[in-house]
Parts: sequence; structure tokens; C-alpha cells
Amino acid sequence: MIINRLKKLGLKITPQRLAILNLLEGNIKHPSAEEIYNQLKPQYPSLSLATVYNTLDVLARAGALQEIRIKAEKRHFDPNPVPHGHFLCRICESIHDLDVGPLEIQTPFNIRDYLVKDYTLYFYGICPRCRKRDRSSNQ
Amino acid sequence: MIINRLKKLGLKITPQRLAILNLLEGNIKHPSAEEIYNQLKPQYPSLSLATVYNTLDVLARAGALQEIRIKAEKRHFDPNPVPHGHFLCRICESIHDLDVGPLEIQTPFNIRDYLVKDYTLYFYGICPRCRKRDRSSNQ
DNA sequence: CACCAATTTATAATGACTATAAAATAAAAT
DNA sequence: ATTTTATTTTATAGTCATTATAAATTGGTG
Repeated sequence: MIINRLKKLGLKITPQRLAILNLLEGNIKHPSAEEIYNQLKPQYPSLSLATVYNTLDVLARAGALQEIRIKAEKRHFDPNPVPHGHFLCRICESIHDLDVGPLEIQTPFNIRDYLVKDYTLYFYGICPRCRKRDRSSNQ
Repeated sequence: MIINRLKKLGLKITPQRLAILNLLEGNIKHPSAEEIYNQLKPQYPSLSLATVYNTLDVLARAGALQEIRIKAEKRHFDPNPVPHGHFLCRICESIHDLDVGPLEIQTPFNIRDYLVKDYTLYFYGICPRCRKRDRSSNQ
């Protein structure tokens, strides 16, 4: 239950937070703050972009979701807070989860006197969809 | 020779480019564009911040260096263009190279129909220096 | 239901970066 | 060596995601 997740974090239950968490629940599209705002605005006309940013910040800092900085200009958000690989398609600009087996690491860990609490792993290239499209259009 | 590197890339040899490449040569501090600008300005008073950005962009796109997006607000630059791990200390904000053996991957590679041409691997935590300082101040 | 701290909202501010267009210059052509 | 031309540099204005601000609203405890 989303309400309980908020309660556990000691956060007040507000319609805005519920809406944002609901939108993200099970969402694998990794939306940006603006996309979240635009998708919720019709249902919540009073919603402010600042609230979306605030809420995402609070939730990310509480470890309830994860910020993705795979694109230069914009942040994106993943409801799964556990570090895992992400992929950005250089053609269609879509973002995908991409777990690459042996690369996935448990945090925190120690290496050469560095205490690593967290990590991000970003891949860049061409997604299956665009590869397929490319191949067929080139024939 | 730095001049030859520029020639090989088909770029004109300008004092600004030489200065920037010289500053980066063997530099393991991963400076930002602004830091590069501030360090060079005294010797090259006519230097413009836009030139620093332009040059770094050109060189990065040519594969002569690497942009590091480990910090939210600012880009940093690494003269080593080969993908490798980077570490950001959450206390002193310093950036270090951090190679973690089995994690290092050869690019490009294929995985589940994704064509991965490039990747970034960013670690976050506490650097050896800050850990040491913490330990001694807490006693 | 009243209170108060937390939250939301609208808007202004920030700041890294990019675009622009004029001036300067590297290097090829003469 | 000089001319020529495309590239580069420069100063400055513009962009845009994000953050700060402060007033208005509201969730939840007593």
C-alpha cells in the first residue's frame, strides 16, 4: 500500500504524493519531472511543477525511488531505488532498465580505502527497437 | 605530442586548444570547464569561457577526452577517453578515478539485443582522506 | 474543530551551458 | 610573403531545468 510507504517514511499523506507514487508504481518508462507533471495535471489541475520536484526530491532522499542522470539536460526517475544498470538509446532517447549480470554489485562495499555507498551504471547505444528499424529501412 | 593529436583530429592548432590540452594532460583532478577557465585565464587573458566549452565539446566528441557527469550541476573532464569508474566523495566533493577490476568492460558489446557503445560507472561515498579525517576527529 | 507544522503553490531567481554574430586568425592558395 | 577563406575565438545574450521564496493551504494530532 502506497499510503503505508509514506507513513513509514514519516511523510504526510497528500493527494499530490499519492498521485506521483501511483504514477511511478510499476512504471518502467523512467519519466522526467516534467513528464510526470504533464501526465498528472489534467487530473490534478492545481498541481504545481515545484511540488513534483519537491516530492521527487523527498522520496529520492528517503530512498523510496531513484534519480537517473543518464541524460545531460534532464533528470529521470525510477521507482526502483536499488542501484541497477540503465540504458539510453542514442536514437530514440528512450531509457530502459538493463541489468548486466556480473556487473551488479552489492552496496555498500570497500575498495582500496574507498567506502562506496552507492553507484550508477549507465549504458549508451542503440535499443533493440531502433536496431530493428534501422536494419529494415536499410534494405 | 599534443599538436599531432589535434592534427590527427583535423582540428586547427590554436593557442587556446593547446593550453586546454596541456592543462588536462596527465591531470587526475577532473576539472570542470569553469575551473579550466579560471586556471588558464591569468596566462591567456583573452580566453573566453565559451571557448573552453567549445573546445571541450569538440575534443570530447572527437573521442580525445571524456565528459564526467558524476555531479548533478556541473560537468567535469577526464583526459582519459576510455570508459572507467569514477568516484565522487560526498564529503569533500572530490572526484577520483576508481577502477574496480571485474567491472571494467570492453565496448562496444551486445546484450539482450541492446548494442552498447559506451558506458559510465559512477561511485558515490567517502574517499580515503575524508574517512581518515573522520576517524581521527571522532576520537 | 482548532491549531500548527508540513506542504503546496505561483513565481522569481539561479546557474550551467548554448546560441549568436562580429572580430580574429590558422593555414591553404597564390 | 600576401591574400584568401573557412575555422575559431570572443563577448554577450538567451535558454531551460531546477531551486529558492514566501504566501496560502492543508494533513493530522490533540
